[in-house]
Amino acid sequence: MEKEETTGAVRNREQTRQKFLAAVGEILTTKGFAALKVNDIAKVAGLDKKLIYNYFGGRDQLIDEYIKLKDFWSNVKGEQASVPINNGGAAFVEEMVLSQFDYVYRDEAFQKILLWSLSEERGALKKLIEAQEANGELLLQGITDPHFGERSAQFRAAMAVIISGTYYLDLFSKYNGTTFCGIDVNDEAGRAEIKKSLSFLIRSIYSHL
Amino acid sequence: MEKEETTGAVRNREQTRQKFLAAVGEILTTKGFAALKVNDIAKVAGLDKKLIYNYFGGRDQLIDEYIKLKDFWSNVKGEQASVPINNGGAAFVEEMVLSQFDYVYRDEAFQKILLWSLSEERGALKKLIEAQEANGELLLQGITDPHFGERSAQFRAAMAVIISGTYYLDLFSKYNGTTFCGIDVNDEAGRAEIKKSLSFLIRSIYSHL
DNA sequence: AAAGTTTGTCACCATTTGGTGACTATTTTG
DNA sequence: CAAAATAGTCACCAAATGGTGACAAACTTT
Repeated sequence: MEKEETTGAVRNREQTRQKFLAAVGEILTTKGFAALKVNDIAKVAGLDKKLIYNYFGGRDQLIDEYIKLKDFWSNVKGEQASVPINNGGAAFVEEMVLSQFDYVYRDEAFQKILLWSLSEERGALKKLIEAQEANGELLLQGITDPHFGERSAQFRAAMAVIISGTYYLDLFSKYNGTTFCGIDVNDEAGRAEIKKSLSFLIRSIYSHL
Repeated sequence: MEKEETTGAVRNREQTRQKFLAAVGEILTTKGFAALKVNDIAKVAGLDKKLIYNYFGGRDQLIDEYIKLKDFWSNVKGEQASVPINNGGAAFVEEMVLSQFDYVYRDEAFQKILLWSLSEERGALKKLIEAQEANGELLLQGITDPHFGERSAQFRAAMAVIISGTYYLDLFSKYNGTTFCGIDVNDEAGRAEIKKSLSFLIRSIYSHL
């Protein structure tokens, strides 16, 4: 009955589960969430689709487990603070936004998740976003709210616009667009221009809000 | 051979074409572009799918024709300038961005098109976006570039961030999220906060860039 | 090694989807 | 009105898709 956990056997439940989860990740990054069909997932995993039903209950549960498993924001949030947090976190916020802009530009999986979350309702995505919100609250409540006091909602709203903007521009750059307001989002010079503007906007908030 | 154009006949090519185009619009707004299947389009149009092939050549050409047909930006751009254009268009730009933020929030079709353009490559969407870019160039080259001179690229990049931000927040509000940076994007108070920030950011650009 | 349990394979089914050929009905033209 | 052209219907096909029951293979336990 009870099976050895760390067996290198050919037939291994846990290993098989991982293969399916990996297949979901691969398809998601290469083709997007719309391409997550049972048959294809099984094909990519090199296993029989029946096992998806045996082990996860179905396609949806498998996908939900994948989403829960991956800590999508872990790489993007840049909590490692290479800059001292003072002055209401001005330099820190600036650095975080700039690095997010480039990080999201490069990470296909993250883009697909962002896009997915804009495209359809799904419990697992909702939870993911809530978790990230909760995480952001730490920074906001701990550092920026005290600094901006009664204007903290103003600060938050401005940050919402700026961060959203970086997300959108990164997504925009992938398929049908490359220039936005005449700025080439896929060009190093254009991206540098955007980064300069991000810095300017954030500094403006800190100095003039 | 040649048929009367304005006939009220039961069997009418042009009328039937319009029904299909309307069906595409309805499905797009209610279910999104992924739900645009030939069978469903025909069902909604109340006609036989064979006619889609006869009249348009296929699903894709029908969809492309729909996209070309609708002037998606016509309502959003707000070119009607209810504010005098002076001071580099400061007041005009501010009003335009604020009204876009609300307009996109309400227009399901526009949201779906935006989302679609972020989701997959498609010639018709690319053209649509190019057309809108060309349109924006008029404002940029005619009014803001002269005002900002050598800093015009900076201005454009900042506007790209701000406009993108409004788009993203509007899309974000629909399915899995409602608060971004702690601001409720579906709440009047939250949206007011965002508008205040949009105004602040644009004014900052005009006064401090 | 036999029995029991878990893991995996395979053939099969139902539904959905995109697509078409052959036909009928209507309208237009001579 | 008859012939020709156009509009529309319908049955049908092939491929893709989601899902499952019956069985075989491997592993564990006794």
